Amino acid sequence: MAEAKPGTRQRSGGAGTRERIVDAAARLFYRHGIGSVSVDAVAEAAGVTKRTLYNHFRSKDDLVAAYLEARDQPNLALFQAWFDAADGDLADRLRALFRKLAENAGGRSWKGCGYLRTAAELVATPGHPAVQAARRHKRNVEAWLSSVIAAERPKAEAERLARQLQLLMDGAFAAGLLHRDPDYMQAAGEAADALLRRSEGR
Amino acid sequence: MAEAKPGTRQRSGGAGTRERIVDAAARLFYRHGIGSVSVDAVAEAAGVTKRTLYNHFRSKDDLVAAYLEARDQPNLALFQAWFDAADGDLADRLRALFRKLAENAGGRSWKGCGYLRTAAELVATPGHPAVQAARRHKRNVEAWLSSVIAAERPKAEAERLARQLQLLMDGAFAAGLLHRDPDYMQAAGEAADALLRRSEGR
DNA sequence: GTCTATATAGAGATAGAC
DNA sequence: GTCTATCTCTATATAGAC
Repeated sequence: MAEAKPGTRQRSGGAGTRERIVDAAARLFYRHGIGSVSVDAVAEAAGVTKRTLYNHFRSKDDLVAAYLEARDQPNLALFQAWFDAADGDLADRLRALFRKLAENAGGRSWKGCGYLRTAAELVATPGHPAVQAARRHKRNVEAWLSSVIAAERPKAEAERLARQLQLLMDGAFAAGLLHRDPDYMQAAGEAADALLRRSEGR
Repeated sequence: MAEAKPGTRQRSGGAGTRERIVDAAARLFYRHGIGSVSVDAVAEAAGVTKRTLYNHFRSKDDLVAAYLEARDQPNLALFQAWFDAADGDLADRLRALFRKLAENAGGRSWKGCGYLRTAAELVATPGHPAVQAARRHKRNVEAWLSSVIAAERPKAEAERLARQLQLLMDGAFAAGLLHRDPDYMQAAGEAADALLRRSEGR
């Protein structure tokens, strides 16, 4: 599995066994980090035995990649929902996005960005499938930011601003985690606002 | 040492044994990450036995903290040297700092920011001495940035800009490492420039 | 597909001689 | 202070019964 050939069938005993495993992995890996969580712990949290887990995933590395891939679209959808629900002009709505991120960063279970943290932990293996999944996710976020900005600004400017906003976001993920302080995300929102409004006057 | 009590003496066999160990640890931990480097590997790279290493450091955790503490002042001095060597006004000189960082990020041995990466790896133990050392270093950098900006801007504005610039820097460390692309640091420099020059017009 | 039990390897840290 | 040898623990991954 994981890439079932046509003709192969996925006869999972419990429906959604794979999902349960990925969900448990996501919770534990995000909370404690990849290296600190054993496969045993994931299996126990998912309510399956280790042997079952290894029937669904070839290795822990595959499981880590599956965790990040599973979070890609939900994370993106959350950003979009926050943006869409906000009122005002483009800058106001992006400001709302950062405000939501800051609220999130204030929660007890917040531990920064799982993608950046995984990339940091796997620095010794840049080709790791989980690192590639992280790259894809960040590119998706940047492309989405670029698309919403491009609705009101020239394309080249939108791409530049999208990257700058993501740099602020990622910086706030990293610094906010280091200092355990959501004020960094707040400051990132202010900087994003300044960049957007300055750019307007050009 | 590291806070040797008065009266205590450190009769190290080879002069600078501790430094050799810390240097080897810094090289390996930065290159491969904390979890991927064993104490054996550090001892071998330093040319000492593991027993000698444990005579100088109580645990691997202590060694990691010593590595980050040892890099604090040299890193800061490097930033200052880059800034001091540049010509032009404040924005020009800060721009030069980002340009130097981008050059650095293009090198083969560049692996992002060791402080942020260590904090990401040690997310499960926020009170870890290495994490505290990382916080101190980042605060030192921000304070230094604030001081140079305050030479030409009001204090409150300088503090705000210093934090924004560091967010961009940290974001570029994280994204540049994930994508293995120094363009992110370049983009951070442009954003920093925009923030500084916008702020001027206020 | 799922279970119990285990192979195998590598880690951090220490014992005891010199 | 430094050495060799080793203890102990935990990890990933697998064997073989059902």
